[in-house]
This record gives sequence, C-alpha cells and structure tokens, in this order.
Amino acid sequence: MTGTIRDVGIEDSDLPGLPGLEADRGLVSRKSTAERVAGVLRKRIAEGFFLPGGRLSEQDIGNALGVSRNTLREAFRLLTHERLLAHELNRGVFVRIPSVEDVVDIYRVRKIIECAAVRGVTAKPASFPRIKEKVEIGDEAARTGNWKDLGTANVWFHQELAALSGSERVNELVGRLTAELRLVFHIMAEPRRFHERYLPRNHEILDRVEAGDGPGAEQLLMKYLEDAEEQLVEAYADRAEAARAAVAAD
Amino acid sequence: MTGTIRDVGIEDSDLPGLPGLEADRGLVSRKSTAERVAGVLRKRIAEGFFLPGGRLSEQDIGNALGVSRNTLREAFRLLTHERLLAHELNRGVFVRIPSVEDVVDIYRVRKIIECAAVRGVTAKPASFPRIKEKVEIGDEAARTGNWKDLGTANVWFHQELAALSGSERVNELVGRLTAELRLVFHIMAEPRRFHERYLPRNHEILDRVEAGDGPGAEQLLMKYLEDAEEQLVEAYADRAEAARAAVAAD
DNA sequence: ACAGTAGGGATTGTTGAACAATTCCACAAG
DNA sequence: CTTGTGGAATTGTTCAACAATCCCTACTGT
Repeated sequence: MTGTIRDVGIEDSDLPGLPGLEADRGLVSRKSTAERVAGVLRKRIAEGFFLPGGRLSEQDIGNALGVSRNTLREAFRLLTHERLLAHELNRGVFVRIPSVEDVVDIYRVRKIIECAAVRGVTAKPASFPRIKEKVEIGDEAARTGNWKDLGTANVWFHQELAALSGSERVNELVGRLTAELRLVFHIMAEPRRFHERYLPRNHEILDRVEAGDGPGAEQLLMKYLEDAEEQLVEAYADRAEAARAAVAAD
Repeated sequence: MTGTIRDVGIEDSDLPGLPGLEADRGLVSRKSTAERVAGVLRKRIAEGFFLPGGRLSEQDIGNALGVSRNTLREAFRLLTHERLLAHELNRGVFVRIPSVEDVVDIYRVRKIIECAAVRGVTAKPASFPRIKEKVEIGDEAARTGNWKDLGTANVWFHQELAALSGSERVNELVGRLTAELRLVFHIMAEPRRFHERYLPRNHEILDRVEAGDGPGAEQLLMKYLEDAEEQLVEAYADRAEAARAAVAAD
C-alpha cells in the first residue's frame, strides 16, 4: 500500500507498553499477489527495464511472473493510478511518457510542497542528519563518477526536504512525483550533466535549514526548482515527441 | 497532447485544418466497466449510502451491479488507492474510518495547498466568477436551510480556491482530500453547525482574492483552516473510536 | 463458569478457460 | 494513394472452481 520509498519514522502507539512494535506491522500484514506484482513492476519501471512508451503485454508478463491475467490486471490498475502506466482501452497498458505539461505541473507542485516544508523550519539551529546524509551520498557519487547514484541521491535529498512537513500524505505525494520524474529522466539521454551542477546548491540549502533559517532555505530552493524546471523543459521539449514517434515507428 | 504551454486561444496543431478538435478526445475515450463501477461506488460512498466501517461484499455488490467479481475487485483497488476503502487481506474491503491523525494530516496538506494557491493571486483586482458562484450557492443553501447543500457548496468553494494554483495534480489531490473529509463528516452527527459559522469568512476571503491581495487572503484562509481543524478534531476524537466500536459490535 | 479448541460455513484470493469486442496489420481493390 | 476487408492477436469480461483464511458455534476439559 505504501507508494513511498522511505518511511519516515516511528510513531508511538496509543497502547502503552508496546513501544515501536507497530513498526513491525509491515511484516505481519502480508500483501496480496497483485500488490507484490505491482511492486516488482514499479521497481522495473523505475530502473528503466521497461522504457517509457513500451507496452506491457498481459500474456507475456503474466507468464513471466507466473500470475494469472486477472491478478496482473489488478496490479496494472494500481500503477495506472500512480501515473506510471497509461491505460488505453482495448489497447493495453504502456509505460507513460510524461508530456512537457506534466513536467511543468510536477515542478509546480514540487515548488508548493517542498518550499512549504522548508519554510516551516523554526528559527533555531538544529541538525538534520537524514538530510545531511543524502547530500553526502550525492557528493560521494559525484566524486566516484557514479551518475546513476547521483541522480537517486538527489531525489532522496528532495524527499527528505519534503518530509520536513511531517505529513504522511506529502511524503506519498512527492514519492509519486519523483517516480514520475524518473520516467522523464529515462527519456532524456544524459542525466549526468543535469544533476551534477546542482550539488553545491544542496549544501547551501542544507546550511540554511540547519541554521534554522526556513525562509532563506525556501528562497534558495525556489530558485533551484525554477532553474531545474527551465533547464529540464528546454531539454525535454522535443525529446518527449521523439519518444512518442519512436514508439509509433516501432 | 501536442499543445504548447501557453494557453493562447488557438494553437496550431501539427496538422493544419483541425483547430481545437482534439478537445473532443475525452468524448471518444470510453471508460472500462471497472472505472464506471468505481464511479458508482465513489458516489454512493460520498453521499453516505455506504457508511464508514461498513463492509462491501464482493458477492452482494457484484450481483447488484451485474458485474463479475474480477471486475468488481478492479474497482475496489481503485477506491482503496484513493483511501476511500480499506482493504484487509482475506477479510474484504470496508469503507474507511479516517483516524484523528488522518484529519490532522488532511488539514496539514490543505493548509499547504490552498494557502499557496491564494498567495499566488497577483496584486491586481480581478473577478473570479467561479469562486463567487460557490460562495453564493452556500449563502442560498444556508438561507433555505438546506444543510447538505451547504456542506457541498463549502467543499466546492475550497476546491475552487485550490484551483487557483492552475495545477491538474493539485486539483486531483484536493478532490481526494475532500472526498476523505466527507467520510469524516458522515461519522459526525451534525454537519450543520459546523459549516454554518464559516459562511461569513468565505466572503471575506473572496473579497481579498478579488482585490488582488493574495497574502491577505492567505492569512484569513490559514486562520480559517486552523479553526476548522481544531473544532473538527475536538468533535471527532471520540466519534471515530465510537464508529469503530459500533462496527465491531455489529 | 470459562479458556481453549476443533469443526464448518462463508468470504476472499487466485487461477484457468472461454467468449465477445476491439485493435492491428497486411493485402487487395478502386 | 486512399479505401475497404479479411484474419490474427490482444484486451475486456464473465464464469466456475479450488485453496486459503476468517468467523462463529459448539464442544471439551478443568
């Protein structure tokens, strides 16, 4: 049921004497086959095994995973609802190709959500190890030239920023937005140059946050997102059409 | 699909001679049975035909609607994903009973989303007929004592405020949040007193918005939401438990 | 009286097959 | 080059069957 990649902490139960026990709830509540299948497909899509525009055949995938068509279709519904797949009646499901308008809208929401999250940081200096960790992972990835990890670290960094809002629904939302963005990056050729130049800004934002300067961090983050969006839209504009054309000519 | 970002009146398609025809694409795309079933159930849940905590039997509803269990299960997945239903493995699906934490989280997100939307109103006076319409519908409903309509008008008012952000995803999100809130109101006994007292504030917010004073409107709206949340949480705290107990004793 | 437990019926989970509806593609006809 | 026109492939949907699980009842033993 959790579309989000990371869970955000342990909440105490209202029953005393069982501290942190419900953290194991995930182990107890088994998942239905459809949800597990959806999990597998979600991961495959995220890592680019299924490329945007590609069709997911019920027969093939059903056979490959050893589940029936009905069960598989339930999984498809889940992912369609998350905007990872596009369902066309009587034609099947396809890995979604986000339009440029989608990219613009995604960033519109990110600006609202992430900026609100960092703005809420109180005026007292504090340490945020989870965020710091993500920044450092990004640094390390850049130093070793591991561009794939750099991209994911950057995604995690922003998810942690959004998590400052302390809202389960916000976490889920940004999880979906970033999953959708991954589709965009799979269509673009070179994620390397894109993420690389934003590394110093991650540090700046982290500094502001740890200094307790919420509004200052917000200002930096807004500029960050505006720049990233502009750059991304420009590079993506014709790529999306090209991807669609490539599918049509397939 | 091929449109540009600007919403200029008439944009040229790549094929000349078909101006604005792709606007009818929505009419062409039929919906699958599962989606139509989900629509029916969604409406029934919203209007309280299926009460929170109630179980939705595959057999009964499948027979009543004349669809197979498989198709019905697809519809259930959709609604579960929207947090309207809760799916318990091997036990079936139930109309969700939002917890108090859910209410708090819903308002947390509403504050972020709606406030950001009105804050973005430019400093130039303008008229917003769609919002004004919803306010007036609320007035009329209160005058004629139609409390049910008053509640829905109030919901629409806030949806229109959120729509100021111009984001498809924000609209969808707010739609889901308000659908979830409807569950809350179904558990509470008296929606009348709750909505009634907020009518004057709707006018104040509308005035600020039409005056082009985004930040002013934001301030009012924030206070509005904080008050509503506090009042709702207080009244709801034990109601939710009572509802759960009632289901258990059923 | 009461905790534990062993059935048994009902409901969900999942599968496989079947058929209708629709799309897709190649090919022929104009 | 466009316009039918087949047939193959795929999806949409239903149905029947069985396994797994839950829920309730009645029985047991203390």
